[in-house]
Amino acid sequence: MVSHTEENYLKAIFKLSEKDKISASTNAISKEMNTSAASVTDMLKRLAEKDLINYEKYKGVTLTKKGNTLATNLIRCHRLWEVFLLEKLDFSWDEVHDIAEQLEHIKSDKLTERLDRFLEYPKFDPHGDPIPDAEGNFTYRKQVLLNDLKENEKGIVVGVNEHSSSFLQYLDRHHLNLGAQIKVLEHFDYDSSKKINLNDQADLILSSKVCQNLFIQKS
Amino acid sequence: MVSHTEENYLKAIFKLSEKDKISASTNAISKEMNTSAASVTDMLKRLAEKDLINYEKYKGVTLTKKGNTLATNLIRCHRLWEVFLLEKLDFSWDEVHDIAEQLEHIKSDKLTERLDRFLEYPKFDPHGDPIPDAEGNFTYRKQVLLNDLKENEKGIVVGVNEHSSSFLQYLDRHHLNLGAQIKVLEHFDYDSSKKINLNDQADLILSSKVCQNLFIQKS
DNA sequence: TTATATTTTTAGATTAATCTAAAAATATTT
DNA sequence: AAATATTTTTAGATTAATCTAAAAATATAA
Repeated sequence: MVSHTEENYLKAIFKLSEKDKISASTNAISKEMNTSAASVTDMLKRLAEKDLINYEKYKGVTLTKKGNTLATNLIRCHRLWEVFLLEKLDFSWDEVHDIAEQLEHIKSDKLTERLDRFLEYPKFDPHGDPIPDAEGNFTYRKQVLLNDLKENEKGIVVGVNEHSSSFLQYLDRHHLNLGAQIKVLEHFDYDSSKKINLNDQADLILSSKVCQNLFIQKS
Repeated sequence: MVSHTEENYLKAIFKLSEKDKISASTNAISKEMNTSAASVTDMLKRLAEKDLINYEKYKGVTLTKKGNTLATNLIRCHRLWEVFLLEKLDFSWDEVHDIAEQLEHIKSDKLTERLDRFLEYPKFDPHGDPIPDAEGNFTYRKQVLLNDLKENEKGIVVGVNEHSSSFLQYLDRHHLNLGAQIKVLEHFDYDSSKKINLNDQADLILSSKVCQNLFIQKS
């Protein structure tokens, strides 16, 4: 039996390993989880005891096969619930995360499978993040940051690199939804902002920060 | 903030008060919750501290207005999720309880409201139990136990008085679903069993135990 | 390569939720 | 009404998850 809290640690470790492609440090986990480093050390011992992580004092941790499977399943649940909340219950993409954070802990494999079927096996969540299948396989996709598009290149918005409500609300305000068509008209070296055209309609100037957080599939 | 566990105690107290129309005793709660009486006493102190129950040593407890509102909302969530699981995810009525038991604790009023709307404001759950609205009002309905029907009386199955999987599976096996039409053909004093006709088709003999656990709306 | 800074772990407490065993209060029965 | 039985509470522990402060290990820099 894996507790709610243990699951959250596994997710945090997964997230950190994914980003850094290397073992997660105690401090990094404590930052990710908003807990003290001492609490993390305690938890790492427990997770190692349960064979969910590989842990050596002072060396950082990696997930075991078992831990990785659990973490992947949590991400699967989380993202499926996000799709449900957005598509079926009409929540907006900046509201779904917090509720999915609770729903992901519901323990029932059958529920996950049925939900997946009900949603017709979505491959990506409302933020464009891939949803692993029941075997834990993620769908990958060629995507670049808007930042990496040169003048006159075109593409489709397929995901976000930052998930904060304020960023998502900013995007909504400017109709920068998933699926939006973007053409880079001009790049300004001065502040690294870009003038773009959106959906063959209005032109728009986007800051460097925005361009660094939008994933684009070139077209 | 009310914990998961505290919520379960509130539900148990609600259930007991509903049944007995009187204050719930420590022992009754411990039985309902499968915990020791000592644990219950501890918890009662905490719930009283939070103004969720009225508690006097050795006297049993009742819910306060606040406690009652919380308990009613939990029941609302539980029953709405049961409807969702059955109607949208094709679970059977003997499977929905355990999963709803987890889902009911998800904290989001907006989620409950949206779910209610998505399900088109159902008034009863898959077992025929009433679903309170957002204000906590239950829909009542005239119903009697099949046991109370006399020979030649007719009615519709509208609910169950026992929620065990084995009973629900038994009913499935005999097509005794909600909405089934029943006519009492004959009552046997010997063992209090009844011969009935189901949906104007097959005749069936039901034991006293079954007759005591089926709610019927006379027609 | 020694001194300094940072990270990680240990030690010792705290809180929620639970337990068993014993004591106290209430209820029942003769 | 006294004796017995039952229920409830208290006392004292335990476990998971957390904390702060101090000690130990590792990393960085002069």
